[in-house]
Amino acid sequence: MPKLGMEPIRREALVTAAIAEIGAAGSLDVTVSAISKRAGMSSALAHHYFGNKDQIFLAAMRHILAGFAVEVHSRLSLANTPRDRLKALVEASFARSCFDPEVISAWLNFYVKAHSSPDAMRLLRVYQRRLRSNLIHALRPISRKPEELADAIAALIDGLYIRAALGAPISRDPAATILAFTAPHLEDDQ
Amino acid sequence: MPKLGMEPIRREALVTAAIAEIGAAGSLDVTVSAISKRAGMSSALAHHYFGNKDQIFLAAMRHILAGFAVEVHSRLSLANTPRDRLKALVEASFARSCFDPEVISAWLNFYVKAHSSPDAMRLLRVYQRRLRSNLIHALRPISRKPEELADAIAALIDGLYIRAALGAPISRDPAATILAFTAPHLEDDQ
Amino acid sequence: MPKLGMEPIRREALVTAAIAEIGAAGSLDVTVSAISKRAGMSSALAHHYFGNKDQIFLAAMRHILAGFAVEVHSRLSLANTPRDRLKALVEASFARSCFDPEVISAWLNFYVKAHSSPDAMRLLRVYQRRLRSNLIHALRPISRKPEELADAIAALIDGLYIRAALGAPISRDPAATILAFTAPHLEDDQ
Amino acid sequence: MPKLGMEPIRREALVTAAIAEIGAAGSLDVTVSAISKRAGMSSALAHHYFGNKDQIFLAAMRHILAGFAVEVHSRLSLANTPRDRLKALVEASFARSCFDPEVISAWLNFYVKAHSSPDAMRLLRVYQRRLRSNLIHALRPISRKPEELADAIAALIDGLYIRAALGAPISRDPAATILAFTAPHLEDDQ
DNA sequence: AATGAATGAGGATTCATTCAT
DNA sequence: GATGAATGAATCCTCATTCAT
Repeated sequence: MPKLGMEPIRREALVTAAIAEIGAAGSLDVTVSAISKRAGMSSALAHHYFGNKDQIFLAAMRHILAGFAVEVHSRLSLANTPRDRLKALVEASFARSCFDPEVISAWLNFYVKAHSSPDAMRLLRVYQRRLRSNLIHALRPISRKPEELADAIAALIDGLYIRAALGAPISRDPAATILAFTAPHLEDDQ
Repeated sequence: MPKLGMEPIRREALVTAAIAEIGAAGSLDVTVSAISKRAGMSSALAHHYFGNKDQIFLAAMRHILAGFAVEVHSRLSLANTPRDRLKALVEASFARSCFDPEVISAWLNFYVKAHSSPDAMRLLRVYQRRLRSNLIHALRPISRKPEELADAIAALIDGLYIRAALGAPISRDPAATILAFTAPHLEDDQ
Repeated sequence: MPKLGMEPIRREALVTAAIAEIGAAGSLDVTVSAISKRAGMSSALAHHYFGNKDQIFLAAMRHILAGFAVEVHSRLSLANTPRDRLKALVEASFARSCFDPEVISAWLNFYVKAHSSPDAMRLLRVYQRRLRSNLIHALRPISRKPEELADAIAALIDGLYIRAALGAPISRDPAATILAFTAPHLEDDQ
Repeated sequence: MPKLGMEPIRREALVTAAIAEIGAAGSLDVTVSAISKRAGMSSALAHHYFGNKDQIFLAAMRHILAGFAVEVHSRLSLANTPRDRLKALVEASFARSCFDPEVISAWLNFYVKAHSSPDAMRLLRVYQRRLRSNLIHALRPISRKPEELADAIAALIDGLYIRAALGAPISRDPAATILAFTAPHLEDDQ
């Protein structure tokens, strides 16, 4: 067995396991033991590396946020027009990786967790601010009220997310819904 | 004094207390004892009336749903045109009673709870179906794709709800946002 | 099984059990479970009544202090001269009840506990102040430096206590030792 | 650099750290990790050198006892009369080094620890016997009951120690208190 | 109808200790 | 010699739930 540099490996394993466990339970009512077991270690080790349960959750949330950021930037880097940028942002929000039931469940739960945990809230705000500023940046050339439109789109994203998470029957692809719904509010860019 | 007819009073008190407690905690991590104490009775009595904790939560959810239904129907009964009906539905979703921080927080939590509780899910579906059919009914005369539009509007409602629950700074009245956003998708009714 | 007024009975049982357990272990490293088991109840009930482990310890300390106060006052009430009062105080400190190995062990441990627990310290100060003022009151008519003498006697009491607790071979009755040792410092009272 | 001869250095560091840690905590509830960290090494190494936690404590106790022995003998070697020897013994007990709050706290804790640990008890007995025989030796020429007087003085030392450890307000120098208190019991030596 | 009494089960967290390198 | 890695065992505490009265 290896002896050095285990920390990042263990942390990664725990974060992954935490997300999986949350996904499986559908809630944050998950024990450190269950997470640790799934990650192949004792719960004592989990505490050794993360200090406490909340830190595991926060790390998991950061992990998901980072995954989302990757989706966003990889798509954004290919977009040249404001419309493309908007499309990139919306589609990133419904990318496979974000739409993975496991992730969507964790995401949803963190959302609520933010309501009672300042740390979680802080992370959530980061996501919200980033999405908002990305949206506004994309919308500015093609909308007269980019802020308001951005807020509506962000709300639409969140709303469709939840519906997906809760398995509501969806008439069509969420991204398409958003884009179609947004279209009339856009002007021509030049 | 006769103790007859205490049951509905006790149940009501517990349901109200549960919502308050959830609102205060910002999560469903609320003890039956705390709820009972707030409702002015022993936890044993709470169990006597509800059987178990989940049933208290479900009753609370039903209570909120019922409150919402009242908002909807009282407004709907005053609406004569499709546009008015749409407005009524949207505004009901952000009525004072639904927008009460306490209620909005409980609502959000129940939402997520549905992900792990079939009973909660069942209740949620009722709400979703009812809202959807109300929206479609209102939209049919003024939209060519009433289903899709209804889904978008419902998602917008949920999304704005969440943002409100999480205390996101809101640029303007959510109902107005939705209506403005929806307007371009409506045709003239005749 | 009875159903009402259990609280004082349970508390008493727990306090007694705690003292016994501490006595048996010779230290405060005693589990709530062990105490509860000895007291014939679940640890959950112990927590229900005391809130936490420290409160059990404090209650036990209070119990011992109260027992000591009884020893003191019963003897004091029979004493008529300053010398008798002094004798009463010293003998109370080495009364059977205080000298019970179980009690002496608990006492000793609380002593040390006071060093790290403000609450325990507070209790200890009460005992110290009370003993000191009793001694000074008794000594004033028969000593020119009652405070200093009181402090010395108090120290002697504590020191002999510890030696007894630690099973040091004792040449004679501690109370007699103290009185003999103190005698030359006393003047005649009139 | 050769790592030879590290053992005594490490042990010394651990013992010192243990005393400091116990002093800071005011109790023996100190973790091996904390001690090791303070001593600048891993807890694994601490175990390597000492086997287990108790051995660290015992070594610390031995260290303190040795320090005390040094105080005693350095003073004793300068004393020529019985009275001087007595003074030397008493003053050694309240020497700077023994009166250091850190040491006094550790000392007190070890004292009580002896009640539940045979090994600690053994060490304590050594100290007690040594002190007793030293006192008796000093007192024999100037007291008719050297044993009894020695016991009283030893008890006084312990008692004043405890009071100091517990931060009781001390009216005057403990050594002076003891000597003044003892004086009337001494005869002239010839 | 109502409650104090009571508990079993579980969960987070800590820590001394061991081991492979 | 030295340490990061790892864990089993314990402990405090919480809480939903049951029961006798």
